[in-house]
Parts: sequence; C-alpha cells; structure tokens
Amino acid sequence: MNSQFGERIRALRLEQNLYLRQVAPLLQMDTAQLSKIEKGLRPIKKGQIPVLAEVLNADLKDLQTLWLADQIYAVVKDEKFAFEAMQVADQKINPNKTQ
Amino acid sequence: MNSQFGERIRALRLEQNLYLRQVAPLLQMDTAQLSKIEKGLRPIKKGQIPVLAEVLNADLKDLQTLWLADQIYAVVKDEKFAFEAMQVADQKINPNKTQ
DNA sequence: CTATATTTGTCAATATTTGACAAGTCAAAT
DNA sequence: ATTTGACTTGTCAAATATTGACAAATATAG
Repeated sequence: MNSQFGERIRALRLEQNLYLRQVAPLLQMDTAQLSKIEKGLRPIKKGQIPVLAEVLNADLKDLQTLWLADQIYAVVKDEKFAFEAMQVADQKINPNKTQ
Repeated sequence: MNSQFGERIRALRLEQNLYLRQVAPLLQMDTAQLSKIEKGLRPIKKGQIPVLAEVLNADLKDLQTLWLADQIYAVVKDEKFAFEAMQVADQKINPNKTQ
C-alpha cells in the first residue's frame, strides 16, 4: 500500500525522536496497529488525528488534508476518468468557481 | 441522499420511456433496487454501468465519470479541507502537471 | 376502485473491518 | 552468538456493514 498520511506521521515521529511504543498508547492502540497505519496498511480513525497532531507537534490542517487526500486517492486510483470526475466533484463542492 | 449518477440514469431512462420493471432485469436486480440506485440510496456495481449505458443508449464515459464523482463527493463532503485534499490527490494522479 | 409503477421497510445471509495478540524480523549492544 | 529493543507481520474471532430478496406501502392514471 501507500499512504502520504502514513509517511508523514512516520517522518514526524522520527523527527520528534519518539518510538511507536511511546505514541501508540496515546492513541489507545498497540504498536502493531500504529506501525500498520504508518505503512498505510490500516486506516486511522479521523478522530485520532488531532491527538496525533498534538503529540507530534504537527500542523493539524496539514495532517487532515493528507488523510483526506489518501481517501480520495484510494477512490480514484486506477480510474480512467479520475481527472474528469475530480472536476465534477469539485464543481459540486464549490459551485461558484469560474473555469 | 443525493447522487448525480442516479439523477442522470433516471433522466435517461425516462427519456427512453422505459420503466424500472423493464430495465432492472437487464441488470439482474429487482425494481426496488434500481429505484434505490436512482435515488442514490444504494450503490450500483461498477460492472453494471456498461450494461446500463447500452440499455439507456448513453455515453459510457459520462456515466462512469458521474459515478466516480459521486464516490469522491461522498468522501469529501462536509470536509473542511476538501479543496486542498483534492489538489493533493490530483498531484498524485498527475505528477507532471504544472501549477 | 383497479391496475401499474415506484418506493420503502425489513431481515437473514454474506462480506468486511476491527482490535487484540502472538510470533516474526532486524540491527545494535553486550 | 545471545540478548535486547524496535518494529513488522500474520492470524482470528468479534463487531459492523453491505447485499439481495421479498413484502408491503404509496403514488398515479384510467
């Protein structure tokens, strides 16, 4: 698998010189789970992101955005019309935008 | 709920003067299911879209794109950073694009 | 009222996800 | 060459979610 969110939080954790063992309990999970999350093998709960941001001293918006980007990517990867569909979805989110 | 794909296929079906009863069996489902799909209450299987396009005499790419747009929208609706995340995801799909 | 089209509700069967733990690898230290 | 500590991988039952099928309700037109 492959997850920008996972890569980011691993990098941040290492920057802070923290071990899985230290971070995992703060998210109420074991190290195995957090390891998988960092490797993109398991999803993290949205609600756990703010805790992570705090622990890792990271920008919450940045983490939330990466997490969401991963969700979107999971939906569109391997899709022929990913780009077109993103445009359609974008229009629906933000109907006032001009081309 | 709310589904651009559903709205489109309903419009197309009515244009063709077809009843649910006529279309549903071609997709190997009952009218109740197809009704829900048109109303966005149930997902359609991706593999059924080509059949639908044929039956409704519709553009396959168009239907596939709308279907995918619905998937994306389901992920990003109500998300604060939907727009930013779409940009990040877009970059990943199409890494060569210039800003 | 009757007939036909569509919608809604329910529910068991099936599939997927989750949480927890055990066992594994790997690298560094002793 | 063993031990230790960090991380990874595999497994599996329990919890959750999804699906398919059908019955019943509603709507619409004659």
